[in-house]
Amino acid sequence: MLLDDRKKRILEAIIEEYNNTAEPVGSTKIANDYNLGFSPATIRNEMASLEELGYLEQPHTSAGRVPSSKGYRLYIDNIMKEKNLTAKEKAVIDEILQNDITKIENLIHEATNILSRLTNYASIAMGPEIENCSVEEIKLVKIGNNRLMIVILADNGIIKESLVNYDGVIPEENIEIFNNFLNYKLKGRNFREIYENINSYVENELYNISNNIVPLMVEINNLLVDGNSKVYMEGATNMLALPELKKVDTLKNFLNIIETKDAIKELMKSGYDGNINVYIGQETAFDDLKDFTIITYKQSLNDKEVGTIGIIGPKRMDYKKVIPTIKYLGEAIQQKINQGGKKDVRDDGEE
Amino acid sequence: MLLDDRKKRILEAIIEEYNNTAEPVGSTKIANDYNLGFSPATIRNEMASLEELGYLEQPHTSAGRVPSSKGYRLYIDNIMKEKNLTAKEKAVIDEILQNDITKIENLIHEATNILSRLTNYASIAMGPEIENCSVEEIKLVKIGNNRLMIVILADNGIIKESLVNYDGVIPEENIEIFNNFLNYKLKGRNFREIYENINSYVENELYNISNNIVPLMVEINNLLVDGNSKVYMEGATNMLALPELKKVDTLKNFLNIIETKDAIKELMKSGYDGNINVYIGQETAFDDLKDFTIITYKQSLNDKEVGTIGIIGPKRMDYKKVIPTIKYLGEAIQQKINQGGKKDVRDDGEE
DNA sequence: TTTTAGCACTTCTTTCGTTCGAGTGCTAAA
DNA sequence: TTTAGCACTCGAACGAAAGAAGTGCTAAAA
Repeated sequence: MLLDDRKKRILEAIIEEYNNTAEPVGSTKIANDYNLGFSPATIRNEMASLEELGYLEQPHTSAGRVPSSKGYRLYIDNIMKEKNLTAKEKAVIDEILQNDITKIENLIHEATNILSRLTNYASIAMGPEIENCSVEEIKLVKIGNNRLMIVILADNGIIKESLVNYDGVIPEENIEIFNNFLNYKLKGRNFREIYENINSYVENELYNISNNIVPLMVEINNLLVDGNSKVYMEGATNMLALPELKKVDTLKNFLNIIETKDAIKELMKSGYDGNINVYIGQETAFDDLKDFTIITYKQSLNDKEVGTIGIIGPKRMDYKKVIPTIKYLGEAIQQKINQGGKKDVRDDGEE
Repeated sequence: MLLDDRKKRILEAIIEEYNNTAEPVGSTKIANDYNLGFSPATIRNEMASLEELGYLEQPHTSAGRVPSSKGYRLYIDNIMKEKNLTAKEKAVIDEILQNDITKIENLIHEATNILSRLTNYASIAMGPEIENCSVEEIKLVKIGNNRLMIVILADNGIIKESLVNYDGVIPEENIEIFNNFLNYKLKGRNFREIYENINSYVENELYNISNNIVPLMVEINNLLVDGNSKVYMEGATNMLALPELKKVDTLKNFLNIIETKDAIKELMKSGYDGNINVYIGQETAFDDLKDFTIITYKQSLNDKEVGTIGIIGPKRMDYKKVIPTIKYLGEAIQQKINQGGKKDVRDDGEE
């Protein structure tokens, strides 16, 4: 259903006014400050009509109007003009990403940091689901005399590493044997597949060399599922300053959201790669989220998901600024991921 | 200045009552519920006296009394009996720590997780200051075809690792040369010393082999200071439910504390190793902390600090439970650290 | 001498009615 | 079709009054 131009302009004015004040917006305010060329009475009529259509809401009879989720949706899709970042803002982001961050997880973690500072909302990030990871290479490295570092490189560029302690000194030959064995057994396999069949991979063959293989395999298994689609959040306390959280109910909802993170996880899993996904209030099925908006950006490498970044903020958000910000950051990070993950010509068959 | 027994018992009762209710405590309540064998009038006299001595405070004339920082201090040092953890509670902690966590940082990070869940306050942790780390071993590992992982093992057991991307394929010989060179130059040196003199370590000699050594050294330098005495915090939102944070001022102070973390950092640096350190409200010079208590436990390995764990909560805290909890966890973690730092005796896996 | 009952006093909290202001919807005129 | 005018609604702000909690002091009891 399309709105005529006048209604759109009024809706836009209301949303912008509401963004600034967080108070219900009255007809006179719009008539005076947004010179649309109509009297308060006319605007009043239009507002009544916009409410009828579901784009506005009224807290009580004698109050002004507040944009509904549907109103914001229309605003985002049809009305607002995105405000590109200034050269300066871009420079800030670029500068931060300049520090050679090569591990995808660190990159994504850094993103939450940037996002919460840039938007002043809570930023969220999620690592890849293990279904999306397969072993590309596994490496054992002797650290000191009695520790082994396990490094697993996944085909989507994710790197996981961990340590195991050993009893006594580890003979170099054993490391190489283990190394070869592990690569032979695990290379190319999906993380989840390995996790579920770990026992079948270690058979008698290896026990003979050393039963130290057991704690090693246990740790590898931990490593595979470690942080599986775990949600990180930063800057949640930014949110506390928001007027919307003055209402006890809304605050409780928010605390609920960040405590369980289920809703966030689910939304982050859905959505399209390499694109902004915006979920406004009741657009999701989660009741706790009814006063909040979640915006996400999925990162991938060679068509494999590696993680998702985003923010959670109040529905009342400066979308025309926030969306381009996340877009820019998402793309910048995507570029860094691609850079680090570029597979160029393999030279020798080392392994 | 010692208090007579009756005053102590009254102070104890007041503190315990206040812990439960978060409301100023009146004489009648104490007389009725804590059968000390005195009438409200007598208790009233004693309360006036305890206030005179600085152990209690009165919000206003017609209100009950509230324990002061000095009151809590006396309570902790002289009055309360620590309540040991139940076997069950210990089992929970042991169980969580059972998962072979070998990296000290992960261990400390895991501790914050446990602490915030166990205490329902905000838990804090700080990594080691780089002054306390010296290079024990440095290792370069080729990952895939064009990435190098740098692993640095410090003498206090801290392990840091990072990745650098390379243009083109890295010849194996170069890695070995770099490796030897780095160990030769850096082994035994203090992190800070290296950080400040990095340029003098890389001279012409290495450029000739490959100028790829430059990004490598840059990354090593980043790695050395990465997370230097950085404060981690978890469960800050637990605190929001507290009645003390209903007061806007107190909330602001708290937000200030977690935003800057300066006060926390300073307190965590002071204090004794392997021991509980308790800082109650005005006992610190930080005005923002006047309504909060910070409890810390410093971890070390071979007399070298490796980090500090702790909590921040309201002054009104169930000290006789919280203190043993942190103590137990601190000691458990210390044990794991010592274990990892020496040799882990482990015969074989169970599964 | 110590303890306690009794009571006047202080201060905060709650409640309730009133006023005030913001903003609406409707009607009738422009 | 737009707008001025106006009665109406409802929450917010204010202030007075009542009520609750708890004190400190005095004088009697133990």
